[in-house]
Amino acid sequence: MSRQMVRPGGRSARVQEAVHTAVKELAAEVGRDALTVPLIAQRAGVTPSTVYRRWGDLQVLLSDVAVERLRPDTEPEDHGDLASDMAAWAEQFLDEMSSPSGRAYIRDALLGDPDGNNAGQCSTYAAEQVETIRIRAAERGEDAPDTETVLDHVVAPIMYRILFRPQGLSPAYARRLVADMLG
Amino acid sequence: MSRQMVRPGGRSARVQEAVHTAVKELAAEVGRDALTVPLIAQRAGVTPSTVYRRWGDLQVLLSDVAVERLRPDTEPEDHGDLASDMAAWAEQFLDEMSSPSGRAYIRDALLGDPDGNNAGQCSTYAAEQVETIRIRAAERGEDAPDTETVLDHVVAPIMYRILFRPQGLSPAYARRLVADMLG
DNA sequence: CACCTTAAAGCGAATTTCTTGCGTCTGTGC
DNA sequence: GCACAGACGCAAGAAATTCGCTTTAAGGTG
Repeated sequence: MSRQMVRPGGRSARVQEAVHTAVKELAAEVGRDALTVPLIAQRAGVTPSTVYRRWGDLQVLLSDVAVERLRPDTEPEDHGDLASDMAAWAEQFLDEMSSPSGRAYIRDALLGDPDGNNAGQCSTYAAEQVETIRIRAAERGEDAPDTETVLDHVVAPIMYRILFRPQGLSPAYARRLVADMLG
Repeated sequence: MSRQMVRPGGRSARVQEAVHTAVKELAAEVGRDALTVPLIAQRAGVTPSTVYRRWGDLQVLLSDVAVERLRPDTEPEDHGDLASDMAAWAEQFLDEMSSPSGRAYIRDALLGDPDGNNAGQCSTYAAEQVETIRIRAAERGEDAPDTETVLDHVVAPIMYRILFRPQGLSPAYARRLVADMLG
């Protein structure tokens, strides 16, 4: 997603699609750690050298796929007021991100990402979700903190703890962060 | 550092030392991306299989070395009051961590770290620095926030932005985080 | 619509890296 | 000292990555 915006409708696109699909299927079948470039290439019906040329190495490829998977698939739920929306969203965010698979995707996304584009995309996803909640709050006439403030006070602590202090994360922590920010 | 506390004075220790040194030297000479296990092993005067057996793969080894390098080498400076101490430390922390090499070390530390011990060690380093500042404040009779609070409000946002939003980090940002927390 | 240009994929050989089994050596504890 | 256990060296085999060259297909042009 981050580095091959070329010839959108052509063969390149089909190859990328096939390779990404192969990664997801094989990850489910044989496990994330058993993935290799030749294995993926075979499943995708492509030669290994194609993968090496396009992505450079396995980590970059996994990073691209991980970002796809970290894209939120639903809008934040509407609970009627800003505090509830934010608390519920933070709780769900923490829950998804701190799951074993979530943590693996985050690490993969960071891993093969020389210029930080993929990681940046993850942050953008979170910012978009927050924006949705803010707009909803504004329509109700509520006063909401900046998106940047939410990133600093809620998203950043959650991600920091997931990455650096895997112990002792609970839904209550997410709610407390939100409450502290809004209070 | 995280997985071989074996036979401290013996051959194991010498091998570990030699390999770590080789990694640092070669990283400086040929660049982080050109490192390979055989290359490192040769420089360290050991066989590649030794490295593979001890560390598993290159990423785990680089993770160990990165954690060593992320250990703070000095105590936080004393500026006479909590706010100044904290602001100066945060500024230096951001400066060191957001440099190209700092970011590379952080990523390496996270990378080859199956059980999260190395990443946890990074967090512990930061916590220790914060503790030093808090104790100093307490001796002056100042009221200081919890270490956990500092991690959430200062360290986490800085690390989040370094990892996920490499753009637009400035010393002022670190100072603002501290001011917001203490205010 | 046929032709040209060019980026990307295929292919296979050469190179490099990784894995593994087995024998040897070196600390450690008795 | 002496025996045990853990770690290393060595070497062979398997797997991966890289590289030069050829072929294919998309997109543009007359």
